[in-house]
Amino acid sequence: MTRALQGHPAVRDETRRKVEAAARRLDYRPDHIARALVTRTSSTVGMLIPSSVDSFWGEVAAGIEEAASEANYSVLFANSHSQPERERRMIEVFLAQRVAGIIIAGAAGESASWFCGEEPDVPVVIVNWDAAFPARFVPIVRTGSPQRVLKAVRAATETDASFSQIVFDDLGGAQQVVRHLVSLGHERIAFVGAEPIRPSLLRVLGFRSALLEAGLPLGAIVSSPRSPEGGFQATQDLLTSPPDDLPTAIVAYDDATAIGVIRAVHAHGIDVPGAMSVIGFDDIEMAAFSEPPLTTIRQPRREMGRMAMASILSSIRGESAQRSSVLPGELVLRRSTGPPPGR
Amino acid sequence: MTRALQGHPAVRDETRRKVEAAARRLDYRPDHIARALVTRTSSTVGMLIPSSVDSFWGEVAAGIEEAASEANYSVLFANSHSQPERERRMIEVFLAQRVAGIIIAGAAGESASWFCGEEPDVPVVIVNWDAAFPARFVPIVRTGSPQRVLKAVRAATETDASFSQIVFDDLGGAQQVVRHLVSLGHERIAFVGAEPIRPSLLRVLGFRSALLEAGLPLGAIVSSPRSPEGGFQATQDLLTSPPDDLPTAIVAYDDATAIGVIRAVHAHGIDVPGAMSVIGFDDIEMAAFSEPPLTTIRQPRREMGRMAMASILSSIRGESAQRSSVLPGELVLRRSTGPPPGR
DNA sequence: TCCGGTGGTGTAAACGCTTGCAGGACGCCC
DNA sequence: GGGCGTCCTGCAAGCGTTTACACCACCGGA
Repeated sequence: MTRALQGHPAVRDETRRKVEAAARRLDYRPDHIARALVTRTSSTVGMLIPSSVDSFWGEVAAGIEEAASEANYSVLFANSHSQPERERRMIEVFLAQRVAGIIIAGAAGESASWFCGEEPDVPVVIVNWDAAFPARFVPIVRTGSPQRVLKAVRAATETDASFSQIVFDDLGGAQQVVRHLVSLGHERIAFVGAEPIRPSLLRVLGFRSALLEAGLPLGAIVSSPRSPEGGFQATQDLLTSPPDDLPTAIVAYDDATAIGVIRAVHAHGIDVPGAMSVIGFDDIEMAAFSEPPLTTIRQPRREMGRMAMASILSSIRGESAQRSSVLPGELVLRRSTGPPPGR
Repeated sequence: MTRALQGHPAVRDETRRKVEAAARRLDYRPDHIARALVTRTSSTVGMLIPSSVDSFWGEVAAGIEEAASEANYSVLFANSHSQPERERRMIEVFLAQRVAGIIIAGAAGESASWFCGEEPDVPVVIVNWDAAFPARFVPIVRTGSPQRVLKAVRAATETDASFSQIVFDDLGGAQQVVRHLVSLGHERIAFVGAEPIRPSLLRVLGFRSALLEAGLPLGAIVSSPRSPEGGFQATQDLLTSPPDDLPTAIVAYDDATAIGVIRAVHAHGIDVPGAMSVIGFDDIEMAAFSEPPLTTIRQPRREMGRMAMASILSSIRGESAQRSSVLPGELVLRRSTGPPPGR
């Protein structure tokens, strides 16, 4: 009987119709739970994001949910708050729920095996690996040979065969940003918001390499938490340099930091972008509404979510999907960048 | 054997320990699916929000997830995009997943029976009912007797016995807002962003009643979509009034609209708050970062999420929970409001 | 006429758990 | 020492599906 409802080929039309009529009459709803029990896999995926309050992750989540919904999958959701222990715990819960796959966004765990012990029995995909590094990494990234640093960062977030990664091209994004500033004529460029997490290290690295490529000296690299307050404080410090050493442009780790940077620059009576260009990263919602609106690099957030879900689905179907995608950003020109003063 | 792991009272400690050891050795993970099949209820709730990209709903979701996680519940998540049909479809999916309860945030459906046919077999709670009304409601709200309007709005989103509601006190919030402006000395106050949805109608009503209470004439009430663009356009129109009729303060439907309002006011060369006060609603993240930072009414978003989950849990436990909570907002004073010019 | 094949339908086992019940071990009282 | 109550443990049914397989009717070819 139940065959009739699933569109099994070997069921006469007449029978199917009768069954369907009866089903409707009793308003029968097939039980996903029972089905999952016998098929030993559910049509549910687990989604872990750092914080649903953050519209960045909210949009990644929206991409995941869209793609899942189109494929008739449901998504279980939890916030990790970027805490590796919480990540592990929620993954445990997902596994007990017999999810068909797990998407870890903004992964804070240190390595593949961190998440699921040895070999996870479901496909796992990571969207933007934000793993923390020991703080001693920051100075190394500032001074070490780029090749060595890159190798270290990559190695530390290496994915084993059972994992996929959908990550943003932090390194390339930072290069785009610097090239944009260089093309405007800037020669003294600082970086604000270095932190010992993977994307920050890669952005610093991209910053350095693009400067090198342009034949410009390495500007200041200031560490700070990634928040408006962090950017504000760090920039206050930066602006105490003697006037001749002051940069004419500041690359912020992300848009939130950039907003703090602009506030601090304004607080010193310096015009943006007249006397100081500021550029962000991510293109969060607020970027378009800051004063002045922020030039930034847009991450294809929704697309990243969709790709993550697509990767899960193809793993489920047994196609061994592309292990790792690095998505390029897009420079969004707004009004926080311009030529340096005196050009 | 399985009793040992659940902490059944009638199990000797020694036995329990042996069982636990064995469980650990085989890394046994109890299967939620099988358990759900036999107990006929899962430890999963369905959560429907309009959009996870919106940090407002993101925070409601965070509150729900927190409370769920503390109670060892998982949450299935979907975006409704404020489309009633999608709401209904996702609820259907949740029901097939045998969720223990459903939380509908920003409900767009028209009535209780919209969601689940007659009698849902699981507890349902609504967080902020944003149901749309026929457009003809807007003029009625502007001119009808307040009591009659209020009754109509309430009746239209009445909850039947099987539903709970956790809603923000839109009416009271609007009154607070107006009282604040009146206390600053404003006498000509306009409202921008009226729309035929429940919270907007209630805010307009609160606006009117507080004006009445203060013995002030009813200011302009301008309709517009709730977005910066909507607020911008509507305010452009508003500012074409003859100078004597211009308001000295504008109450926006929400913060997003308020940001557009400020932009338009600035575009007319009018200072905020020097020559025009602007006040928003909701206290979204951007409110603190607008220029000038926005005075607004904060909704206790996270708390609303937690309460929704708590309501589900108490329904599950059979305690017939409080049917409906109306949560008050909190006035957040920032720098977009001040005394009217000439005071 | 009989037999093999085919297309449709009924049946039962299994998925991993919960739970009620039978029953074993043991100590205590009479 | 036997009966009985008290603890604890083992057993088996059943939750609502899927799926493999048995089976039946029917048709066409030998």
